Amino acid sequence: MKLPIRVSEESREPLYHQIETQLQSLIVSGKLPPGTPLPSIRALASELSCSVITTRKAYQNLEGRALIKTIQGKGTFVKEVEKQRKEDTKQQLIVSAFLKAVEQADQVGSTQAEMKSLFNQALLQYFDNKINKSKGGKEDE
Amino acid sequence: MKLPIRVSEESREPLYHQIETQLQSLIVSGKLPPGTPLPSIRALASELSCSVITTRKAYQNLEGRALIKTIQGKGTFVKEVEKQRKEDTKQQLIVSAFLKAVEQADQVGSTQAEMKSLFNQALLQYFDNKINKSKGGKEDE
Amino acid sequence: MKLPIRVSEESREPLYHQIETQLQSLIVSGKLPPGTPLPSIRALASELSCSVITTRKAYQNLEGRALIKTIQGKGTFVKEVEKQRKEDTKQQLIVSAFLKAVEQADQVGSTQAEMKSLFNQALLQYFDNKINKSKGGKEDE
Amino acid sequence: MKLPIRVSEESREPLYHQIETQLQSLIVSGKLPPGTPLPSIRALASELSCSVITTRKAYQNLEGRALIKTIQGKGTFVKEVEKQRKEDTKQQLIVSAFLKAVEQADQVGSTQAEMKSLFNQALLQYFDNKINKSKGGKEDE
DNA sequence: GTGGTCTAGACCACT
DNA sequence: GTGGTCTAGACCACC
Repeated sequence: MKLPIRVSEESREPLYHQIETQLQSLIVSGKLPPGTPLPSIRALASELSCSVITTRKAYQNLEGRALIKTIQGKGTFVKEVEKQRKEDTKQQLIVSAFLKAVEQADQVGSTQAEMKSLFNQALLQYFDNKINKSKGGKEDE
Repeated sequence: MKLPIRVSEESREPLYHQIETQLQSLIVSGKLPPGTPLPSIRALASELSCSVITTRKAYQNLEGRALIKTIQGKGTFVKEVEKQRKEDTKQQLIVSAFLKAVEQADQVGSTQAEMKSLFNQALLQYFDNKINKSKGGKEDE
Repeated sequence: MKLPIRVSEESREPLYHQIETQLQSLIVSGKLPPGTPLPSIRALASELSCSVITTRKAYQNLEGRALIKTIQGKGTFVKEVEKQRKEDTKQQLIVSAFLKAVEQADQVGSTQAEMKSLFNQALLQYFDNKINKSKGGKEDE
Repeated sequence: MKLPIRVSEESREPLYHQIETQLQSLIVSGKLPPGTPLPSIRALASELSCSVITTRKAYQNLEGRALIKTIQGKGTFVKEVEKQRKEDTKQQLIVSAFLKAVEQADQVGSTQAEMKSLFNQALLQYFDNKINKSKGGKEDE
């Protein structure tokens, strides 16, 4: 199965971290249900044209956080996780993302009212953009 | 003049980048009006107990983005920037921070309604925290 | 691959700038096509017997002008640039060099006719000199 | 007398050098004939709003090259220079400016034919620009 | 191996 | 005093 993962060499974020967070999102959002087999580190590496070291690091980190499980000779699988824990992780990810953004806004002297307005603006912009992309069909390749 | 800049050695964010973004915030928020002389790279370095090279890199990057101007033998100054451009930069910084957060939320399968609710939650949390800190007097530890 | 770069310690021009402009010339002239891996900052530093910091600064400035791309852990590469943009940059470099010279000539009260004549003189002198050097074999000392 | 000297803080060229070369141009071009009194270092400094140290350095360098002469208690004057020497200096300045430009052009792989064409282009551009400026009256202040 | 950050000095050029 | 350049190391993160 081909994972919907996109990495960018341009980004300052390390490759392994891009993979890691995207996989995490897929898991806690339920898009990859427990038991789902993940591609082998070699397969994923070739798909993303990166080094196996990189994919292995991503898998290792996820395994360390008990989100996936590697079974010798069989492969790597999404681990059984309590629904509640998934919900919590999800919410925590979102809130901390928002907190970071709010902090940034506060630093440049934005008021709460402004933030609310700009947040709605960002929301609209994001989903508009998303819809347009899907309407246009595949915009990539 | 002493700048309200705080750096953390713990953070994974490079020192020079911490300085850079904080200075940028001070400038676009208008807290440092055009023409304001910034502390010399040496003074700032000793104040933050870091190397001159580090402060210099921060200043240099800001100069590259036309926010400050350094003159050999004279010092470094906040550049004259149109008020409009400052507003734009500010707003752009905030919206892009929010966009990033929204993208993250979307990736884990959050709905717009959920995002709004969690955003308000983050907002409250942030400002509550801020008020408590300032009430307590010591904002450190 | 060994780059045809020569630096002079005598020159008042900063080392990193000598490297920078020579690399730029090699890139916009097409001698280093897009994708070409540049020597690592350490390799180049040892080749030119200068500090790593110096080569890094040159690379960094070129990256800032979108001529090269550096990727953590992989190396530094000539960026994909439109042929047109390369042509433009090249021509712009030349014209601005000539403009500067013409301005200088005008300031000392030279007429257009004089300038044309002296320009041709300079042209001859330059290429004569160049040919003699290459004929002689040793172009140093 | 007010000298037609313009300095720019933005330029990477040192202030004292900007003053020095502009004065030199005025002298060898004959716009400041021998015996002309120059403004005092203090007057010039205040006119250009720079430090007296800066203007003194410019005057000292010119005196070192025997283009001006300072007489204690009387002031600074353009020195008597042989017409021939002025001509030579002038020509030398121009040719070396052109040589530098040609070298730059050669480095980016320009042919002699191209250079000639681009030189003419630069010439036209420069004088067009100059005429337009003077037609428009004072474009400054 | 690669680049990224940082230190603690140094010397020079400019104002 | 200021900034500009540079050295010769160091340690870390990434591939």
